[in-house]
Amino acid sequence: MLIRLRQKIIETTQKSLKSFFDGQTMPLVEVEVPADKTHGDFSTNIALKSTKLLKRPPLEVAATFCDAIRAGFQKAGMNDKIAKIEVLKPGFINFYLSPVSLCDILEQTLRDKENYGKSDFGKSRKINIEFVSANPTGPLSVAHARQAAVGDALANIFNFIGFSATKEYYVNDEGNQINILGNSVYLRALERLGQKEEFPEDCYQGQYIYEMADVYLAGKKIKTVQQLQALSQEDIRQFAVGYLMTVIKDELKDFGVTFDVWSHQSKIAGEDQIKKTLSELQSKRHIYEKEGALWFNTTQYGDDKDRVVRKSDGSYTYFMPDIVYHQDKFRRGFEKVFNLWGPDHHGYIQRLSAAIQSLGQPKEALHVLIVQLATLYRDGQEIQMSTRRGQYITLREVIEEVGVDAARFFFLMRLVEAHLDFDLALAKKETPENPVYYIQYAHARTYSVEAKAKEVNLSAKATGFKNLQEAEEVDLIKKIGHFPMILLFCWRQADVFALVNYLQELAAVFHRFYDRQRVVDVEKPELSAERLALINASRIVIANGLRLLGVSSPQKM
RNA sequence: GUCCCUGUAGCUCAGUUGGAUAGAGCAACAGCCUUCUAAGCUGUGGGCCGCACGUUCGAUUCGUGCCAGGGACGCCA
Repeated sequence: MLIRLRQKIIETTQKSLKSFFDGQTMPLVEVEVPADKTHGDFSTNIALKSTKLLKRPPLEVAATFCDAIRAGFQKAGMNDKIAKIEVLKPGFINFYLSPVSLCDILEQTLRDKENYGKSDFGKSRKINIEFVSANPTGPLSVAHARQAAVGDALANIFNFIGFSATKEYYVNDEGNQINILGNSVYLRALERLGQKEEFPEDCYQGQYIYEMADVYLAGKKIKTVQQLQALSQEDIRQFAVGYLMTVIKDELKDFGVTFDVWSHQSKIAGEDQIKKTLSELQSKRHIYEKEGALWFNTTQYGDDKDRVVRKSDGSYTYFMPDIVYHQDKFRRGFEKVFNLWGPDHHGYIQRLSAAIQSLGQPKEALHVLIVQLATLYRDGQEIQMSTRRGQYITLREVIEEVGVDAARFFFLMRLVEAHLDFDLALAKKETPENPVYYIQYAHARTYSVEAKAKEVNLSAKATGFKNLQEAEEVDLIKKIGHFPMILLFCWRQADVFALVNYLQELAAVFHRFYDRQRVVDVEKPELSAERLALINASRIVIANGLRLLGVSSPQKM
């Protein structure tokens, strides 16, 4: 509702002021929501931006503009939606919502319910979000956990505002890492059968390798070293990948994260496809030979140096199948592709960007989000981690320690590219220090009010609100009205942080309302009915927001 | 050495793409439950927005240069 109104304000303002700029190009009319509510509900800086062009002081321009805008709004029949337009200090023109607009917000929220905030903004455009994509060489770590929380929430939001978002996991089931994995399991299996070999430094050291070896031996009914040696390395590799992918899928599922597509390197970027893409690049003159290797001239697209795609020994670098994989994504019809990577892949962005551009995609078609690491703390003490030694906190441990809700919320509490401190002890605490509960508590409170109202036979209205004029009520309605705009902002920022922040603010406004205004009052049934509607609307927005984040909305706490 | 990110209250961080008196949570202090859940609410204190120039009506935001911290830079994946 506010999105449309804002658009209308922009258009009408533009039309009203056109005559002042005869011939010259008018600056773009921007209408934003001021941070300070004493500056109105919407605000434009058009007068400030025009002072230079019109060669008159800002306040004078603003006053003239303001008159013209008032006349324009009258003509457009917007006076019932906007109660007041005024000029403030340096030259801002501020718009104030009318009671009719506030009523509209509430009615729409109550009407749309779980669809409130939903829009067709994305026009069903196909986008892809690839995240986690951890190599199947061990359980997921906290780094993956944050990516999972972010990727899932982003996809939820994008789908809600009308995109057709596909959540995708790329399984690296080939290459060196997988060979090492296979070898690790093989060596542990030998050890179990009594033949202890030296276990190389670069093999996976974790305890889970033993468990896999046991499962493998039992599954194949292997009793002797000879029987084990008769089986191929390929067989053990396939087992290991399959086993760990099941582990990973289970972990993600318990975290509330599911994927639409699981892509496998072995299927998408096999020898044939690689050759095809390579020759396509060659025909476009992106590939040259030097010192026996094949190089991609990625510098042409801004990379620091050219990159090898095929080594002098004839094998491919990791880059090559990745090119094929991304070509495959675009062939499947995605207009925009998001990749969530850890900070260690930062240097890889330019390279991949060059690759997709060389294959005919615009630069903006690939959006890499670097998801910064989370440092875990327990009571203020940093928890040291080492992936190599297999000493790290897994996703599973985090879930078990603090629960899914707190974990997902904490991972989203900072900008994606900002470093995150995650105190496990704090996330577990049921105290005001913990922001998850603050929001969930607001949601639970709406149910207790409703229950109380039921006891005295009071119920909510659905339309025609006239009595909600207290400051706490007006603030809450406006906050509710902002929800759809916040979701669009998340898209623009490619981040979910704005929604997290918004829900905390909404909860704060709700708690203040709850504290200062009594809802259920048998002496004032009409007012109670309207306030109950406001309670319902608050619940709808909190629930919708938390659902998009993947956090539950308890009815009781 | 080259490139990228970060630098805002005691701590952890926001700051709506250049706007109005720079905000929130935590921590500290002082208050509020015979009334819908006190996991809540109210109030107080706390700032060289790393530093210096520049761009303009206007800079925490953009540019350049320094300072400090972190990270990435392989015919690895």
